Amino acid sequence: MSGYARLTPDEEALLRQVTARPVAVPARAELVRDGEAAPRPQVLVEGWACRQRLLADGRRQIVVVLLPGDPIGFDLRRRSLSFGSVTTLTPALVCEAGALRERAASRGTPPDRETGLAAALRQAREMEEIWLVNQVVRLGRQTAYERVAHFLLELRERLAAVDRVQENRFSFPITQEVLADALGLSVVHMNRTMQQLRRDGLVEQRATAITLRDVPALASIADYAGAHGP
Amino acid sequence: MSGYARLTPDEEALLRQVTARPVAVPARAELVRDGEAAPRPQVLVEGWACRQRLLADGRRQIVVVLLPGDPIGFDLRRRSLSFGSVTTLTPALVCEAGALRERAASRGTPPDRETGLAAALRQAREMEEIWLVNQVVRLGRQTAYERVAHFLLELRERLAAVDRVQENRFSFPITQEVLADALGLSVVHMNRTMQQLRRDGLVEQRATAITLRDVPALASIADYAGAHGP
DNA sequence: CGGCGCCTTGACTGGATTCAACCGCAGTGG
DNA sequence: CCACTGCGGTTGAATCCAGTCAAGGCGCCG
Repeated sequence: MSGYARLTPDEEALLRQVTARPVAVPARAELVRDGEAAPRPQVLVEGWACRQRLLADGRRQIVVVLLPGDPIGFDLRRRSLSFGSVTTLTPALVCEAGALRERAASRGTPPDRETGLAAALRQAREMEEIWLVNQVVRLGRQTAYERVAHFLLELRERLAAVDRVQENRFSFPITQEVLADALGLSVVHMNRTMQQLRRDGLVEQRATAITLRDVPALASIADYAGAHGP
Repeated sequence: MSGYARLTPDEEALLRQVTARPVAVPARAELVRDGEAAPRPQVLVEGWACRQRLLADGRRQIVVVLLPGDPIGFDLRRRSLSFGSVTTLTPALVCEAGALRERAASRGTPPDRETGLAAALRQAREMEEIWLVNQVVRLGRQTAYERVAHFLLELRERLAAVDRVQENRFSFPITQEVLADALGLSVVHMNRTMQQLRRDGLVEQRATAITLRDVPALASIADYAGAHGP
């Protein structure tokens, strides 16, 4: 799951053990309350979730989408700051993972040589920061069409990293309403934008799966430079 | 500067020593190149800077604004990911701060008891993440008017933390073009929105300083809940 | 004076939201 | 069995917030 760093055999064993007995959680379940100072560390094993924030009048903004393999709530927060609540978008499988954090923190002689788990968690944080930056650029400076293209490419790359993409086709279990809340659009405009992408032959959607039919074209539209630099 | 955690006397001495001889840097200077894996750790002592990303066609999005006291480039990145480049927005004073990072990393017995400096840097990262989340919500779900109000309140709070606000008045040395690139607006619309805020008696601008004349009203417009929770 | 950076203004355009309605489908219960 | 309901997707029309284009003003400085 957290394939971000080389783990020692016993770290891998611990990871396997921790994720062996996942708990089923329905859609729209809150995994971390907003502002919680000491959330329970968890790993999302199956299903999609998100970090989101609500405005007083009901508007919702999804800050990042969380996919299978992503760690949740590993950072202890000093004060109770509003990082947004973590909520499932689909039915999901989740694991309690306090043991991972403890193991990551122990073992270190001085921190100059950190454990594999600590490195993996650090890397996971880094990736989440990248997704946040991507999100800011999408929302701030891209059109609806570009935003969707960019977001789909990011999803493809992240899902490919956990081996859930086959020939640019992957499961896509969220409604257009959720997509709209992620990309800062209205549902209606989200719908029209998806239709445009389909009409242009760039994506194909069937049931709960999506296929990116022309990744280079999408990348050019979205000005997308994958995670591996320029 | 990094008043985020209690420092030991010698940590404070080191901090003072490191920030004693700042280097002057002109506006529009690049402090960290985009994608740089091992940036030089620095502290912004005076002036404003930002993390930004450019699109291929020249559009610019400012991801976060950096203010006096903020650390820059302290995180070692594994791969060369695009976090955006760090660039000064005004003439600035900057300090090389590698010594701080080394000191923060050493000294730890096991990491269960981290140094004051390490705690401060961790806290600084947390705050930056909050600002990112705020930015996403502003760009995704708020109108121009709300965005500006929200952003000004965030600036006030951050500047107050480093004692640069007097009676809701603080230095505001950036152009409307920069503001526009931060808030995802065009310069023209930025201008009109500022005018509206002035006409409504919410802010007052003279030269390079700004006064928030009605913080509660601004907070209500922007749905702003300061850093200290609800 | 002339040029430049920044702010300002007006007119026009357009991307996106809103409101409202309709459709197809799956689940559900009388 | 089938009306009823709810959800998600789809459409059209009207509206509006924000972008674009273009021009002018003002202060500063060489």
